Amino acid sequence: MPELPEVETICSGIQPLVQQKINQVIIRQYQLRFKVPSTLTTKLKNTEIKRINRRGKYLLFTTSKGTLIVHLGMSGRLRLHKKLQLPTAEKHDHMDIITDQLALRFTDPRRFGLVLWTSQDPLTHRLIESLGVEPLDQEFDTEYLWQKSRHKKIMIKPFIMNSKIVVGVGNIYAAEALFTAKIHPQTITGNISRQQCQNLVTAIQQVLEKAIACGGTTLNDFCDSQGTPGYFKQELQVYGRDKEPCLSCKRSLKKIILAQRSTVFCSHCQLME
DNA sequence: CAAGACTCCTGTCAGC
DNA sequence: TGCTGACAGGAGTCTT
Repeated sequence: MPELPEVETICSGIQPLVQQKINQVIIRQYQLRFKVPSTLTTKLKNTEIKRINRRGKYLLFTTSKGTLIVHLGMSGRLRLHKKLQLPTAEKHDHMDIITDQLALRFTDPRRFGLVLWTSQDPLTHRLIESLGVEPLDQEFDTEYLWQKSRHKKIMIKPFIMNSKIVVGVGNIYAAEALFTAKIHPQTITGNISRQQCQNLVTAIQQVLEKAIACGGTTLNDFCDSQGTPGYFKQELQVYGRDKEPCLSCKRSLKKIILAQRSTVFCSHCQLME
């Protein structure tokens, strides 16, 4: 499941498409998170990709006519192939974007991803404009989190997963960061101390940077035909380790459900205040 | 307005 | 072995 580090990695990996002209677009499945615009093929054809960048977990492909917005959702993948080596499309290969020499294939079994088009500045698109700060930007600091957290009555874990506050902190990294910062996931956000804000900011950045350094690999990386587990998986302290010993105190980790998300933590090391 | 529930979808895996 | 059902999860949208 692509989290921010993986999207970042993908974004770097597909840069060879920049300055390439799109010759052909094939859409096989329009029913994604939102319906793929029926005019997309026409819009993209014969345009040059000027820039590919990331905002949160959204990938933005800027062309001369507008911007293609792609989100990978849960199970989405983007693979870059040499045009002549593009494999025959399989069941969940929903879109191909083909240039002179390259082919970008979007695959998404669970179809939580999205492919949209905007002719406006993409940063003003309704899905993008309301996004919070980038976790690795300077803007995301103790003061920011402190201000945003005041008077909030929700629990800290769903709070840091809220993309209107800070983007890119998914379920895995939220659990990991809270463990690192020694904060109980059920702590009421408004009760978090300034020191805890600082610890949490540091922990989030540390966890994300480490994951990026691992190539953004997370779980079940089925890119790897060997079935080798993702590199970062070995770094996980709590996520997916329900009932296993805490790596710090050896006590058994607990799992609870918060905001419909499984949450593993150490009730001894992670305190409410 | 804020908080929480619901929803989309399919692969995987536990249990019978 | 095969079937059934639970589960996982990003994030927009609906409900309270």
